[in-house]
Amino acid sequence: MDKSDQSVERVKKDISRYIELPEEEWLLFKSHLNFLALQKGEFLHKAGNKTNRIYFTLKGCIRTYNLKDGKEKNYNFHFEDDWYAPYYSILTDKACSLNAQAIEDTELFYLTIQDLNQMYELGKNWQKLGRLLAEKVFIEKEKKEEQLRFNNPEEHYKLLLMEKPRFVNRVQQYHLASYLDISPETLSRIRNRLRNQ
Amino acid sequence: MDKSDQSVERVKKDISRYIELPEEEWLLFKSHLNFLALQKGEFLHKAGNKTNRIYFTLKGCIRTYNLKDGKEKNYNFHFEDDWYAPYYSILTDKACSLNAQAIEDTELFYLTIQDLNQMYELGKNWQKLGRLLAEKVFIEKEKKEEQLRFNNPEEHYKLLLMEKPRFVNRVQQYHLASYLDISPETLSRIRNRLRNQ
DNA sequence: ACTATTTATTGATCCAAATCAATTTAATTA
DNA sequence: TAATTAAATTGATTTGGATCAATAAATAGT
Repeated sequence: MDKSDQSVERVKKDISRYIELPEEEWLLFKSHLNFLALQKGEFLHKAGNKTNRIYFTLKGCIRTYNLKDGKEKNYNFHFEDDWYAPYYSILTDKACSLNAQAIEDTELFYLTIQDLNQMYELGKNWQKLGRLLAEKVFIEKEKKEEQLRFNNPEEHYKLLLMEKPRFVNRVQQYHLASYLDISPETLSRIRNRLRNQ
Repeated sequence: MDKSDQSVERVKKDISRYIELPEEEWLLFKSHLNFLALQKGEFLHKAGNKTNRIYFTLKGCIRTYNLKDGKEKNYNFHFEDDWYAPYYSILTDKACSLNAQAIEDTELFYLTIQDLNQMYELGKNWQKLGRLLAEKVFIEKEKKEEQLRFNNPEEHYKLLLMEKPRFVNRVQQYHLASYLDISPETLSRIRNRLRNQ
């Protein structure tokens, strides 16, 4: 598979959820898209470098994580039809602190922030897209913070089960534990408890 | 004091940091601004209502917090020249989960999201402002999450000391503790430790 | 299908921070 | 400025989850 019509249509459809998309602007956007395939285990990018790409996931799963004192902490997971960008790095123009690794065989499109900025220049529609996407990641983040602060691990896991079934179904337990900021042992015990009740 | 030239100029100056601001657009924006003064202890808004205002702080301090099981958890503090909006509520059009209270005598300007949306319609400059502000709160949030996850309370407090001196200097210790997600006793012990070394 | 390796489970121990309780210090208010 | 209330400190105790350790189950590789 590559930049087939079918794949590109999925991007178009997603963008159309946010803004009106005149055909000629879409064609310009489309021309910026590049295809990328990763095998399970391969890296999209590693911390320490500046990255300037915005990704759209076609299939598979990307895990992002921070590394500190030799320990990994998972930051997020991105599945098919999710956008992903090392936002903080791009916005602040600092080296990226996230590592991004495929934990399934994964296919993506990407464009660069420079290309996106070019789109922003086209007018308020594209600025609006930028605003809406920024607002969306903000909202996600907001939710996660609240859940981290107000719920104990068990409640947090239950919420995840409801709100992000893909996380629970497709991600290994020790990765999930790291995402929830608990040890794998604790997550195992939580699941055990939930099973027996 | 009220909508004096001097106060309004501070808003203009701040917006100009983000976008070019033609005089006639500024005049329109300015006409949307309303003045509000609160005494220490008074509330800007309470959880459970929909709020649609975006605030610019002229002086004083606003504390925002969540309430769960009768316990307060401080979410943020806003001082002079800070923007504040119950972003999540405005963006999702859900009832606000935050309470906002003046913890010093406080003066603010506000405009409604409807007014801001009207500004957005003027063109890409204003959409850009919206985007940049959304990106800014996102970055703030991102930083805080990272600090919460990777640092123990003592390290977290030291970072706050460096990065947000206004928090440490002007906010009561038990409010700060709640913001840092630790008990007041723990914060007191941290400060004690730092004093004796 | 068998082996090696990785991941998940279960139990025992430990520890950082929470909670509980009492006292001192600081801030309000009469 | 004295009296009252609120906030901060300090000590004792408890606890939820981490860490350590050993085993079982699952996955990947041959």
